[in-house]
Amino acid sequence: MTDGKRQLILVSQDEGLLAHWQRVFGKARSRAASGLPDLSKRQRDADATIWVDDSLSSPPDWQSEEWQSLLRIPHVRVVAASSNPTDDKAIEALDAGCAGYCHAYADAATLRQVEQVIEAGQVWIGKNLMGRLLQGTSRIAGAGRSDVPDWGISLTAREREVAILAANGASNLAIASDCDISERTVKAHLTSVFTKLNITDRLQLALRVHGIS
Amino acid sequence: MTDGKRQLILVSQDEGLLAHWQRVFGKARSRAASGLPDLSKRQRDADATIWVDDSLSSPPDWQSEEWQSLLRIPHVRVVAASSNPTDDKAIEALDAGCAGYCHAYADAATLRQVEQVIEAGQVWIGKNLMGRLLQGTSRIAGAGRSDVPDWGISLTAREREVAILAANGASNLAIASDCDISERTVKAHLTSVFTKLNITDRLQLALRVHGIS
DNA sequence: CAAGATACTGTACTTGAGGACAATAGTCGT
DNA sequence: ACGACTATTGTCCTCAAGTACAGTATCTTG
Repeated sequence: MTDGKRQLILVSQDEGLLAHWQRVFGKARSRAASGLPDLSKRQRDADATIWVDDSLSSPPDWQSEEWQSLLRIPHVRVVAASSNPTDDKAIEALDAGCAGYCHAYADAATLRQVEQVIEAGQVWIGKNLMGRLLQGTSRIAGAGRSDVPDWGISLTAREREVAILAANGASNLAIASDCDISERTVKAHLTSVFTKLNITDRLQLALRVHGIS
Repeated sequence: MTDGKRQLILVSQDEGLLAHWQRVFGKARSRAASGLPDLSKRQRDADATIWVDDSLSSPPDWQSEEWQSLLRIPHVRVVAASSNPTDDKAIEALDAGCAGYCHAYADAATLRQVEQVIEAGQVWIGKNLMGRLLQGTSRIAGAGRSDVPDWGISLTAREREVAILAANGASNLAIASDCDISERTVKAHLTSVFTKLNITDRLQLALRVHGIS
């Protein structure tokens, strides 16, 4: 994760910004482009992180098929950056599938850190935005404050643990390695969970755990 | 931002976890503690990043005055980490003021990256959680939308129909009788759905359809 | 009309999931 | 010390799910 094998593509019409970014990332790794069409053909195959200027003049339409088709490619990651960032623009960009949103003219250290985080397959989010996002969900998620969710009152701690993993799509084997127990034990716990919750399979469990129907 | 001047304090009762963390961060910079009280007096003055085990057994009550008073100190940053992280716990922790939330047993590279991001005064957020958070706000911000949900844009009407039934726990046979087609056809539709959505089974489908992770 | 997308169905194969049956070991309260 | 509960693991078995490989029929569109 330390130093990037990923190709960096810098998309902006602002010469100054391109220069800034190239100073930060080095000319060797990065490649400037003035627009999306320039790169869509050539670059789709390689691992690439695309830095996009999301400033006022030419705001990219993230929902357009043009961008969406790019954002869907697993090994291509898009970072939106604006010289005057707002929470709303950030949410739009992240919601569309961008891996990060930051100030376009952030200092070199920060930009490099953003790059590293993105490269590691994570998401970059600024401090301010976090507060905004939490407001949205705390009402939804943090509503039920209890220590143990209602669906899990009859379960043991271990059963609950396994149940949560299963409900999130983990296979028995994955759960086993995650909990450092044998697959057989995972099955035992799940069987117990199913019996207690009076359900038959992990899909039902997922629906229950996530509070659906 | 490169290498930490900040003191690291590792709080857990899990010996294995403490060992893991100390391997990652080095014994020199870090200091293990089994609980909050141990450190609250001595450590309040220095710049410190406190890593807290947020696993099932002993979940810290972030809202307690004990933690809140710590979280309010500007130069003290708290990272919550769990060996079985959930979005809900993450939201609670971040909402309370933690600077990050991650998997306790994440690999060394990731943990170090988290540390760096936190040290730079930013917030660490996992990939999964991002989706969850965005859901919360997009409902508030971009409420008005089309009749076809985002997960189903690439699907045909029939595929969407079958997908919804499957995502709600119906078996292939049940779907077949419900749609008055053969079980084989249901399988065909689902295979197509899985391919288009780039997933492998109906549990993943359920998570997608119901907007989870 | 030819091409392409959609809907539908069949046989055959592989595999993860879950149940049946059974056993060992640690903890906890009476 | 003795049940009750929990955690753990094993083998054997069955079956729904999902994939691979085909094939037919309808409808739309250039």
